[in-house]
Amino acid sequence: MQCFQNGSEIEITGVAEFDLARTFECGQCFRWNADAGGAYVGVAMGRATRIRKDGGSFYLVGTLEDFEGIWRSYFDLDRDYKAIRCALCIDDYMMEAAKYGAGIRILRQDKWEALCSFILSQCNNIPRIKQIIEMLCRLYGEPVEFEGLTYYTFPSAEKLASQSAEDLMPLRCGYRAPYILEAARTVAGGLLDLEALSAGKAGDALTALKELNGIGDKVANCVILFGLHMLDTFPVDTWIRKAISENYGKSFDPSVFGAYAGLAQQYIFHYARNGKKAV
DNA sequence: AAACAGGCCTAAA
DNA sequence: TTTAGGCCTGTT
Repeated sequence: MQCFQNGSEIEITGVAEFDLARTFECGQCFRWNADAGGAYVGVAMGRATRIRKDGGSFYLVGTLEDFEGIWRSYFDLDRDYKAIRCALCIDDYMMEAAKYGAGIRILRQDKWEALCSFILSQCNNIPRIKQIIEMLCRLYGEPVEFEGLTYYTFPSAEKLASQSAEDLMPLRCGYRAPYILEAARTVAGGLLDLEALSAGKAGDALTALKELNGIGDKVANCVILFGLHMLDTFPVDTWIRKAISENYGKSFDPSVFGAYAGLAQQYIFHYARNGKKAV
């Protein structure tokens, strides 16, 4: 991979296995949106940016400093996804799913944002999750100007912790409101240290996260995979449960996918939702 | 109109 | 240890 300033953009060359649409729309993140030209505009890590692909290069709006300090890690650009994808093709079904999802990368998202977002995701569809999160950011995030428009960062746990249940009414997020308030107050108060969890074991993180009201196995594992970036974690939701039972039966152990079970999960999820049905 | 959405919690077998 | 119902809200 090589990168260099090219006008207002950073041009990135030599990156394989990076499909913008699949990566942003496979359900792991909620704040990236396609424009008419196929570029994606998003807000993450306190920054707004645009990324597009043209020819063999990617072009990201921003400084070289931000690219090296934030985006290179955020897009997980130093990992060999092609090799991982090939290793995950352990049978016919996985060959189909991985082929269909080739180019998905697991983003290294902000931990608190992942925690809050996946609490809001429960029993909700993606358009509404995105709508709720945008409202949350507009109300309590910090404004950032980008290309003449105002965007809003994801609010800090501290900022959210100082709100009341009534303050969250405009979100229309229903019974999830007290869940995100409790999470915000626990994180802001230092009782849940997401940085420390990311340095420990996934099992310990699971236990700690599930102590919060409104967080069960599914949400906790999504936080561990997408927020703590522990790529061997395999969240099981209704889509995954259905796909697994149809293709592998009841006694299935995701550890067969090894250290990158989380990427296998994304391939299966994306394929089950958008691709064909079971073989 | 009733059922369902990328769950979770509680109560009851 | 497993199962059923309820939960906010919005869409089909």
